[in-house]
Amino acid sequence: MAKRGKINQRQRILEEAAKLFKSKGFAGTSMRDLGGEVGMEAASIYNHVKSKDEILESICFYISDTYISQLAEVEQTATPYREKIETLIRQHIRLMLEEGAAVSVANNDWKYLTGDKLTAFKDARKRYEHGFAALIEQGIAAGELQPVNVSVALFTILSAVRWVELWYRPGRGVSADELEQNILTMLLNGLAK
Amino acid sequence: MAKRGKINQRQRILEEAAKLFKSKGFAGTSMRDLGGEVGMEAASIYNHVKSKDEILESICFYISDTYISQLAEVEQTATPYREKIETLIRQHIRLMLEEGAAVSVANNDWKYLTGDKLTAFKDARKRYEHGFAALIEQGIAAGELQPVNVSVALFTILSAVRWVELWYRPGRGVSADELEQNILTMLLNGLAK
DNA sequence: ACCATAAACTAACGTTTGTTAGTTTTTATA
DNA sequence: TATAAAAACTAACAAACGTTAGTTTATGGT
Repeated sequence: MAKRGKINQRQRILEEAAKLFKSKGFAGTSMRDLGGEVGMEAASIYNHVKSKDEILESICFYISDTYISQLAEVEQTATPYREKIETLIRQHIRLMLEEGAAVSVANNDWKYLTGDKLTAFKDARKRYEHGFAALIEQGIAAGELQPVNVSVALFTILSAVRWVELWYRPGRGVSADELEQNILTMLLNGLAK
Repeated sequence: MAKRGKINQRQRILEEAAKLFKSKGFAGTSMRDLGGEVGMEAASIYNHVKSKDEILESICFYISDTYISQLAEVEQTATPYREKIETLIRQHIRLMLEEGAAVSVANNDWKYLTGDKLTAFKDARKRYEHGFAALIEQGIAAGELQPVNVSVALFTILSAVRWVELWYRPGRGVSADELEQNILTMLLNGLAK
């Protein structure tokens, strides 16, 4: 019984799929494309994976699970709200740098999920957004944050960090730490002097 | 000769295509889907449009042309840099509200462009980004803006406004003016107190 | 060495894809 | 009302799609 090879190959398939989905989209990527990247025939992929849809599901829920558990952790920590939000922003940026392709898929290709999975993913996202929004709201109520519209603040933050993955290339001018620091400055202190 | 109907139908096709591309992606939308939405057979669409690719091109370049000319206008106006940037942000938000589907396509599906068109689109985008970045840089040099990393500032702004289109629904809590004002507050003054 | 299983292969399936050809209907004008 | 162009239609195409079936090769434990 050689089971160890199987999970490694499955992992490799998921990783290559994430890269392809990111650059060509889920619908624009064929199983033959994926096979070519992994180094096997399209049909052989089915030894490791149930379907093309299952690949997408694995990628999307891996990311949403990560976000949800990061949020839960921050919620339980006893720190000022401003610090909680700073931590969440940092975690977003880091996940983006570490799992860029998967995050991109979860952000852009989740719409190709179907049935229960689509519902579950949307629910997870809503749960995350509500939790994050609650922290901002409490931060404003506590006087730690500006009394800006909560939804606008939430989505400005989520949007601003989300695109790191699209344009940031490490080693080219800005280091990861500088990136974090600059984004935090922008979001927390603003561009104006 | 009935020429008036033709351009109207073409416009309708482009608009419905933008909506479909936004929700299902370019590769995930078939000409039969589009025909269904417009109210004709897929084959009939070709009386108004050269190909599926041409539809995508029309949408993408309509948006990029708009951005480019808005930037040119702002560059020529004699106002403080902070105000120029504020204007550009406002224009982004407004275009997003007026042409949400098309903007979404230009943001997400441009990667399905091919050959010259792909090159031209990327060039236009780069030109816009460079122009915007230059304004930020000059604003910092003039002491009107915080000395933040220019790329980070630029992409934080572009990202933050870009997603308005994904989550903002007019008439639901936040008005368009409030939206503009809140985003400007976030980006220029920051969330922290 | 043998055997069971995992994991690759080839070949093919039914469907859907973008697009073309040829034909009929609609429409505006003279 | 006759006519010509515009714009719809039906039918079909070759290619590409996700997936299945059946077969062969590789691998690890006894």
